[in-house]
Parts: sequence; structure tokens; C-alpha cells
Amino acid sequence: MMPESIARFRRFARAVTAEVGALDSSFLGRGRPLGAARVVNAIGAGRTDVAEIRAYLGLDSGLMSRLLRSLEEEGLVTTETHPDDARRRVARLTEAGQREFSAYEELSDARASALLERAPRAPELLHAMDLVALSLGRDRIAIEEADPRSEAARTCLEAYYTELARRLKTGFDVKLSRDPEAKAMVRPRGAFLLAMADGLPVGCVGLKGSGGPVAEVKRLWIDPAARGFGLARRLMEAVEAAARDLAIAVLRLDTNSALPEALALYRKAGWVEIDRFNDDPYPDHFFEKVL
Amino acid sequence: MMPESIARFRRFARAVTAEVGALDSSFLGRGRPLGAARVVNAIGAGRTDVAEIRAYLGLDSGLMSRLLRSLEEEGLVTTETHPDDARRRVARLTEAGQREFSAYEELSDARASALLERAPRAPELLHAMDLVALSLGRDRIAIEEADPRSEAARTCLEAYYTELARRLKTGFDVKLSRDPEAKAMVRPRGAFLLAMADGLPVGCVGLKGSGGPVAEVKRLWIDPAARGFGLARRLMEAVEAAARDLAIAVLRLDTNSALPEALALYRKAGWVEIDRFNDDPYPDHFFEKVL
DNA sequence: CATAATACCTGACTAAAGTCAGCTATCATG
DNA sequence: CATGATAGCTGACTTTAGTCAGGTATTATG
Repeated sequence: MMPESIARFRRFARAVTAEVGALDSSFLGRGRPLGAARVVNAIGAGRTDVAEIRAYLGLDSGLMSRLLRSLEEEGLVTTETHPDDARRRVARLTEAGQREFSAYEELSDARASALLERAPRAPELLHAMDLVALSLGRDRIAIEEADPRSEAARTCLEAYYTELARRLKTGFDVKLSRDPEAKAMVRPRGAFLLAMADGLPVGCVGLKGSGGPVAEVKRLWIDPAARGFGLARRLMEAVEAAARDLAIAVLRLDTNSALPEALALYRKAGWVEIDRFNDDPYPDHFFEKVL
Repeated sequence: MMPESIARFRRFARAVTAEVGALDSSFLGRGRPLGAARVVNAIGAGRTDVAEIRAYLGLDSGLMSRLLRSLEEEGLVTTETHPDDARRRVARLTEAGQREFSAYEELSDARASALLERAPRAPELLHAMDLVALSLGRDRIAIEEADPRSEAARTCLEAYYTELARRLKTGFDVKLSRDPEAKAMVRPRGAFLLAMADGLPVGCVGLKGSGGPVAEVKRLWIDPAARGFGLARRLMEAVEAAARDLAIAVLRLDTNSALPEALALYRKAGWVEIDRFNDDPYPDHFFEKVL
């Protein structure tokens, strides 16, 4: 690795260390040691399993116990034994705990907002932050099924349409295309998958089924900041698995030669080119894969 | 500020917190508490004044004293009174301290290197990191005088030539241009200024003098990741101040209409357009400013 | 030149974080 | 169902960080 790259990385690390440290210490403003605040935030973020919190925060089991006891005494947290395993415990926020968590969230949001507000070139800065966050966290991007009408899905689909409009010579108007109705992409007929990075969607793919043995793959899109991590391949594998699960025998898809990376991906994944199978005005390449 | 922007910023903060935390805790691998390690690193980085270290690390004066005493006992640091003010003290690393500092540096470099090596799209990632680091640290960018033959200056000049080659329709070959010899941009004839962000150069400008009352401003360049922070304006103000200091009465410069942001900057800063004053093949606009 | 301010030091203290051995209750497994 | 592994708890402890009230020596200032 080039020394200059290392120097640049380390300059980045120094710059964010200051910010991150400030963010941490803002948690001290509510009369509670950092350790306890971090536990409240971990529970609020959905980590209810005690062992999970312990692993996430890197705490000793004794220390963890004591932090939970002190939070219980404060009335912010209740613990109960895990329904599946009486050795394990789950922690929950009480109402007061929820309020406390919200207060911490507001602190963080306010910090973020203040920082972004005085940043020139905020859109570029956010894109750069996305790229950094996704690069560092690329092993934690998870693929999950979602409703295509959910907010996260619609965010992806909007971005997909916008990108198509930019990249296709003809532009793209979703109303002129064969827009699958949402039901076709929901079980039992089909499915819709999202790639989620730390709670935010960074990619999607739809499986449009009709109830029969032939289904279509639609709406494959990856956030520009998340490209190059093999996410499209993972989404395609996941959508094939979902199709098999739905007893679908043949998959089809259409695409456009203005998206060469998509064509290359399909060819590499064993799709074979076939004749036009619809009259949609936008695609000029058609593929099929027998499962 | 949009809620989505805040969510994206906070995802970024979470992603880097993990990395940065790991970087911090890697300092613990050498049998010394974090506080002491941070002092060694601060001294190694050139912060010798005790008050300066204290301010930088945000330490209480008593704690600072104790940390220095413990490092002295370990044989890593010596302190002596400041030559200009016998109340103040300066800390220096002993040879053993230097070795220890190098060991810490190698740890950090190794971490950075490992992280960058397994990153796809490393050049893009580094550019994004630059943008983040410079945005967060834009108030700490300092302008300083440097030798145009120094490594930092040459890095900027190379980047400047590359950018000109890309942006001018005719391309750019520095050998065909009137390349000022370095002596003309060094005192007493001229000057060369660098904008430094945390030790790395992010912009430059040259003042090419002949010993007479007329001098030229040359080689104004800003790192793309540092644009939008008003750095060009600051560099131009600094170069004007340097010119006044050298008793120069009239400044001139030439530029090209393919660089509209430069033209706009000069006009806004009170430069007036004049007739061509040289036969350089590249410029098509010429400016003058009477100091 | 008296006085105030500054820079650092020392001692005495507290709070927070972290460690470790040993304990109980529960679960997994042959 | 004995045995070992696992999850969490408790008590006793250490280390690290941080605070605060004084103290000395030096410098700045009216």
C-alpha cells in the first residue's frame, strides 16, 4: 500500500476521531456514565439479548450485570429470562427508558444536523460518507425480504427509475413501462428483496410471479455507493433462491444495453439470451435461466 | 435538515466509530494506558509544548503532570523548561521514546494498510475519505510558505498539470508553457504558498517575481476534495499579502476560459482584465491588480 | 515594584471501567 | 441422567481517568 494512501487514511481517522469523541461525550450530558448510556442505546436500537449487547459493546459479563442492575434501579430497564433458554436474559426499556433513549437519539440527531448544516457541498459529503460507511461495513450488509410498497422499497425504486432515466438514451417513464403491480412481487406469487446496510436500504430486486412456473426478475438496483462489493450477485442469488422456494422453474428478465454491467452480470451468472418476450418499449436484451 | 441525511450521517458515524475505536484500542497493545500512549504520540507528532499537548488532548493540568512523570520514569520522555518562559515546560522523546513512538506509528500504518488493502474501489474510497476529512477539518487548514521544490509543493504542481491537461481542450504540456524557474518563486524575488490540511498539502499558489515592481501569480490549484471551502480566496489573499511584503506594486496573471471558476474568482477579488502580456500558448485571459 | 496572572506541580480524593474467581441455574449431549 | 458447557450473577479487587484545592516559581502589568 502506498505511503501516501496511508497518510490520507490516517488524516481521515484523525478528523473523524475528534467528531466521534465529541459525539460520545455528548452522551455524558444526561447524568449517567458512558457505559450505562451505551447500554440504553444498544437496547433502544433493538439489541435486547444480554449476550448480544455484551458482544456488541465488548463488555465483561460482570460489568454488564452491574450496568443492567443500575439501570433497573433507575427504572429505565427491566430484564426477564429468555423464553427459549432460561439461562439467557432479555432486557427491555421501560417507558422511562424509552424516553431516555429518545433523548439520546435527539442529541445525536441534533449533532448530525448541526454538522451537516454548516457543511458546504453537503450532498457530495453525504455521498462520500455513504461510500466510507458502506466500504467499512460491507460485510454486514444483509439481504432481507420486504414489501415492495414499504418506504425502504420505494426509496430504492425511485432511485432506480431516476438512474434509468439518466442512463437510457430514450429516458425512462415508469408509466410507459410494464410496471408490475405490487401483488405480483409479494408472496405467494412473487417476492421483493432489499439489501440493508445498518438500517438503510442500498439495493433491491423484485421477483414478479403469476402463480405459474415462469416468473420475471425485475428492478435490480444497487446504490452507487455500494457498487463493487458483489451485492448485485448476492441479490440475484437470493432472488433465485426465493424463486426455487416458490416452486418456480424458469426465470426471465429484460434489460437494456445501456447497462453493460447488468448484461455482464447476467451472462456470468448462467443466464442465456433469448428472443424478445414482451413489447415493453425500453428493454433491448432478454434473458432466461432454468432453475 | 432532512431526516434521511441525518440517518445517513449517523450510519457513517456508527461505521467509523467501530474502526476508530479499534484504532484507539490498538494503542493498548504496548502495556501502557491510553492516556500515556496519547501523550507519547502527541510529542512524537511535534507537539512539544506541555500546554499545547494539554489543550490538544483536553487534559487537566494535574493529570498531565502525572502522565509526564510516569513517562519520564519509564525513560521515554525528558522535560526541560521553555527557553523563552521559565514557567512553561517542553517535553521531548528520548531515544527509547522515539522507538516507542515509531512502534505506535507502525501499528497505525499497518491498520490503515490492512483496511485499504481489502477495500474494493480504494481510490474512490480514499477520495471520499479526503472529502470527509477536509470537510470536518476545514477550519484547521493553514496557509504556509514553502519551497516550490519541496515534495509537498511538487505533489500539488503535478496535480495541477494533470488537471490542466484534462480540462484544456488543447491539453497541457508544462514544457511548452512558460514554466517559471523555482528561484523566481522563492524569496527575495517571489514566494510559494501551500494550503496544508493536517500535514498534507491541499492547495498551492506561486508568486513569480523578477525583483522589479511587477510580479505574476501562477499555479493556483486546490485539491478537488477541498473545493468549496473558500480556500482559493484565502490563497489569493495570502499571495497578495506576500506581494505587498515584497514591495510589489502590480500583480498579473494569465488563465484559460476552460477554468470558469478561476475567472469568476479573479473578477470577484478585484482583478481587471487586460491585454495579452505574454506569448504563452495556453492562456486566453489576462488579469492585473494594482496593490 | 506590588499585584495579578500564568504554567506547572503535588497530594488527596472520587468515579468509572475493567478483571477475576467462584457461584447458581439451565441446557445440550452421549 | 450424569457431565460438561453456557449465561449470567456477585463480591472483591485493581487500574485508569478525572477533579480540586492548595502550592511554587515565573512573568506581565499598571
